[in-house]
Amino acid sequence: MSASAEKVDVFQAIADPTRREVLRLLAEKELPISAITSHFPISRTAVVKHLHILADADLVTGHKVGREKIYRLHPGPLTEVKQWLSFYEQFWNNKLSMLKHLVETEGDTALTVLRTETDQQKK
Amino acid sequence: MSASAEKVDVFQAIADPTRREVLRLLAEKELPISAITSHFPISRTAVVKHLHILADADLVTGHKVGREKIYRLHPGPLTEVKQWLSFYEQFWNNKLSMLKHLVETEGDTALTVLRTETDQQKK
DNA sequence: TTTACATAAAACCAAATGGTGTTATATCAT
DNA sequence: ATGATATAACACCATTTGGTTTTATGTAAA
Repeated sequence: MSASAEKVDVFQAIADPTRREVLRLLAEKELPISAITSHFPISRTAVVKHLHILADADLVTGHKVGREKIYRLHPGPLTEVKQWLSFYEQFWNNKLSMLKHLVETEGDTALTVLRTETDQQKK
Repeated sequence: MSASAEKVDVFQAIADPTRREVLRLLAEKELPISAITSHFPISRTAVVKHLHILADADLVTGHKVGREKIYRLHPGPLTEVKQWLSFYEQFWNNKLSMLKHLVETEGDTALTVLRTETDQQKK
């Protein structure tokens, strides 16, 4: 985990449920480590490690005020996830683009897929 | 990794770069395991493990055709990620909502944050 | 019916992950 | 100065992860 030059992948950073919960907390307002820790059943040391990972992914920033270290949400890197997701949106936005995609690439299975989707809707 | 009832979290499933690349490949067209493997420098066994994780997250489905097992993209669960992301979009869509958020929660730091953002833009 | 092909299943391994407890250092309040 | 508070820095640990190799099984083709 080390200092602050480790460069953690944002996808990896948000993979852990505890870290996602930390982000949600910091979305409400910035908080010192101890306040964050109080929301979890794990040790402060463990929370600090999660914070370091989030900081290495540039999803949070921390600044010291007196003896406290205050962490704040820095959501910028989440745009990378959004961009990644946007590529897959064509597959669920409507069945027409799904059909178009299938016809273009694997035409012979398009009907099978469409039938499956229809059955799921009926259920 | 086991059979098929393990229920893997979609955030965890997409955390691995290899698995994201598998999804991208399957977005083009469905493929048998051997064809997927040929795109990676790792063994077929390793690819199969990634496929099992993706299948446990319901992001791909596999069906046998003769002696081949064909995998197909099943992007539905990605909506969960999209939903999760939508909560954070308010923070980067425009500075006004960012400022609004800060004023509502931690008013005294809003100016500092805005100044930081402006500096980054200048660079 | 051999032979080759494609996948499946299992045993094993090193490194990363998520957690712990202990010890040290800086700051605030008395 | 003293004691309490908040974080930092380590050392350590069990489990998971991402990979390997080996062995077995089913299917296609000669």
